[in-house]
Amino acid sequence: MMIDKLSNKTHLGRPRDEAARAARRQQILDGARACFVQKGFHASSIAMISEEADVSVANIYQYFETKDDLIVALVEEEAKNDLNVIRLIEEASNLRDGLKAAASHLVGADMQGGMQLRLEVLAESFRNPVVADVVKRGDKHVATLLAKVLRAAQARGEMRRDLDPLRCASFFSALCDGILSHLPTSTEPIDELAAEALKALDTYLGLVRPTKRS
Amino acid sequence: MMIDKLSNKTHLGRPRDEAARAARRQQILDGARACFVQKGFHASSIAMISEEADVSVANIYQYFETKDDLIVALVEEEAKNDLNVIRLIEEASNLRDGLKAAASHLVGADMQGGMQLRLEVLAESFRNPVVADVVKRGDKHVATLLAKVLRAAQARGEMRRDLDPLRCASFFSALCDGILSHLPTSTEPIDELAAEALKALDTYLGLVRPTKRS
Amino acid sequence: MMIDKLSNKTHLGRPRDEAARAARRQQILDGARACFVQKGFHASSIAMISEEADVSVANIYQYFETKDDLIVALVEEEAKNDLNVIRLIEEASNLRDGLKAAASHLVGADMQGGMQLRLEVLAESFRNPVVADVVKRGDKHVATLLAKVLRAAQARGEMRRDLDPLRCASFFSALCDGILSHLPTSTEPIDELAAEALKALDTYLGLVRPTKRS
Amino acid sequence: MMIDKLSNKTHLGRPRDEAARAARRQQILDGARACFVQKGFHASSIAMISEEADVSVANIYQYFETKDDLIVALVEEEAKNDLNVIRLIEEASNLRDGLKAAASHLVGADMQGGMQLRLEVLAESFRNPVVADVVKRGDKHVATLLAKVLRAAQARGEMRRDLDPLRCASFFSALCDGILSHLPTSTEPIDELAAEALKALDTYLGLVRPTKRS
DNA sequence: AATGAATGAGCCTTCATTCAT
DNA sequence: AATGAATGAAGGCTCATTCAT
Repeated sequence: MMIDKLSNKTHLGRPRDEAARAARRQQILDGARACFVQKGFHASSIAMISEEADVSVANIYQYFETKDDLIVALVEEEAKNDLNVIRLIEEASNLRDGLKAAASHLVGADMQGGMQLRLEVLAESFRNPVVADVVKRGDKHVATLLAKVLRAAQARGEMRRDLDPLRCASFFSALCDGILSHLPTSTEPIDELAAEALKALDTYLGLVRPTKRS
Repeated sequence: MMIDKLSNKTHLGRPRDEAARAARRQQILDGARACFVQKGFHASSIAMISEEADVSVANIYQYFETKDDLIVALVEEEAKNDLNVIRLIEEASNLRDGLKAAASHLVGADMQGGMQLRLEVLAESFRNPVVADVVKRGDKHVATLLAKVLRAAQARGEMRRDLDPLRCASFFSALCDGILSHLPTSTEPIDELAAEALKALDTYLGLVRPTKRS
Repeated sequence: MMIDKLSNKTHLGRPRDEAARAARRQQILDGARACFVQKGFHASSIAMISEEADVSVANIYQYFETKDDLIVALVEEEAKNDLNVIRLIEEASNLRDGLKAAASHLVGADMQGGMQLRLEVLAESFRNPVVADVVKRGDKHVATLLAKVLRAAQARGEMRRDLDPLRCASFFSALCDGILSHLPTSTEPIDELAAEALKALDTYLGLVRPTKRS
Repeated sequence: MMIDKLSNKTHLGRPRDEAARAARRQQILDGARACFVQKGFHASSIAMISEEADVSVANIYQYFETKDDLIVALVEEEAKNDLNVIRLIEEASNLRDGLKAAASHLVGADMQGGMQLRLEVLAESFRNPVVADVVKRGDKHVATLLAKVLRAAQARGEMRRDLDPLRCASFFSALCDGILSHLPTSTEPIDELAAEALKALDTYLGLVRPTKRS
């Protein structure tokens, strides 16, 4: 539709600078994220976002039709971030080290904002079906990728073969969210909680200790 | 502080009808919960709550000084609900069955609202330190109780002895929140996710199958 | 519904002062009229009205749910004003003098605002069916009353008997609106236009000159 | 002034493509009319007009300095449309048939939009003196033309000679506006109202039935 | 000449809260 | 204790308009 519009009008007038547009869009999204992390979706006003993003209020509405659209766009973007964790696991020499690396990455201090936002998103998916859908799609993608890694580990004999990789992946994702969601309230230090989770995964997945040879 | 206020305005020391007051308070809290479950904290207005609770707006302010106070009060109340789950585990004949019962209770359809609210609370605790504190205290209480149950299971030889019960309890709580938080977005059916979690706990806790003999 | 609400709650708390409410409502309507006369419906903002009525913006919304409701309420009120003209005709000793009196009343300087508003209302009825309905009802009422007067005049032999009184009444109403709508643009002085209209009505209705005897 | 502006920015004296400019201007005016008919002047936004006219918002401002100017321009254009009615009267074989033809033309279904706009214009002329002036001029022109026709009718003996043609013309115009303004609210069918008006004009103007002989 | 991009001011409405009864 | 009445501030969004291209 957007392309049609361009090709229709035989291109009179000022041409659209798509790069600049994308940059602006990102600028707004970044401001929005900053606000949403601090205050959540519904306590962040468009005015606040406009200030944080250093953009006029009206300008935001040239990039996002409504505040809800802005939220959805951010949720969509957020989904992509999760892929990094998968890569960490993937790139490790074995599954066990991969999970360990993932754990310490997720627990890293800079993740606090990320998790704050993630929680906001999960809470929102309980009421906003559009958001739920986006999250669903994103999570499915992540789970699929992780499942592939798990399957490989199974093939290499690093992991029990009687477990369904996709289901394990989903479980892993839930486990991460669960632990991180307790960040500000847990009495146990969060990294020890993560360690405990790793222990559980060890036995659950039947992970083998990487021997000297491998 | 609240007592001071009362004694200022009334005959000093005169006992108010505390029962009626408590009932009203509860009525308001119930209305608030209904709203918060549907819309979250910040998208629920006092007017909406007053309607849901069938109480005038102004009346709410005679029981809660600000909206934030109302939120905190609700969070406090919510903490107590979690104790039911512990009781389920406690009352089972063995830990394994207890966990199973807890799982199927948490996954029960009527829990959806509860989890919606729980997520809202967790998200809020990222920003509101007062809320965080209340949750912390509540979770600690729950964890302590669960730890006691676990310790008993250890004593009965149903569970590995080299695990720290309190840490296990915290981990269990996080695990529950993690799985339930995926309720509206999980591609895997939530009960299968729970089943997977039980499997993990089985191996992790070293739970023994309750044979006829043992 | 409003009555139900009152009778339901066994009247706790502050009782509703209906008189004060009606006064406030009128105060708002008066402010609204002043604005609408000056700027029309859609160029008058609620803020302007609140200022003109010396009332806070939010307070207006305790008396009218939306701006459109306020408009409709004003249109409804306006319908009642037209009845005065009918009374003038009715109270005259004969139809001819009555019409003359009506004409000079309508042309009176203080009518300018009234007609300005009337035009706004007519314009609005082209788009807003609710407004159209209210106007229809109001105009019908006026026409019915005027028709009765005309019928009496027919009975007294002051007016042609072969004319349908109701249709004449509607025609008269249209005629008035037509002439008054030209108030700010007519090159002919408005009272001479009115005189011309009276002449036309004279011949059309077959009005008899009031003889010395009657 | 407009010419000055052009000559500033372009080669002095260079003739712009006036035809194209006029076409664009008309395109905008047509879009504006469509909007104004639907929503009125003040509820129609430049954005809406630009969409309706299939023109960019900014482009509108190269043809009309402000929205008010656009309104005035449209009012000016609208004045010309009324001339068609005069022609109908003029071209009829006698005044009576001419008026009948005019009536049925005005009542025609496609006139609804026209009257909607006319009302908007009349309402606006109560507040905007510039608009009032334009309407005045336009109406005067129409009245003058109609007066000429009436004078001819008087000369032909079809109409009373003691009536001032110009005043009759103004009266006729008001009558038309009055009846049409009741289009959406009249309980009487509008064509019967028009018939009644014709009857009145018959007696008022002393129109003779066109017999075979005369 | 025409379009894209941008904005301050303003729109209607609702907010959390207070005061009077 | 409980309700009705009131309000300043803020909410999301759109406005008419300007500037850059």
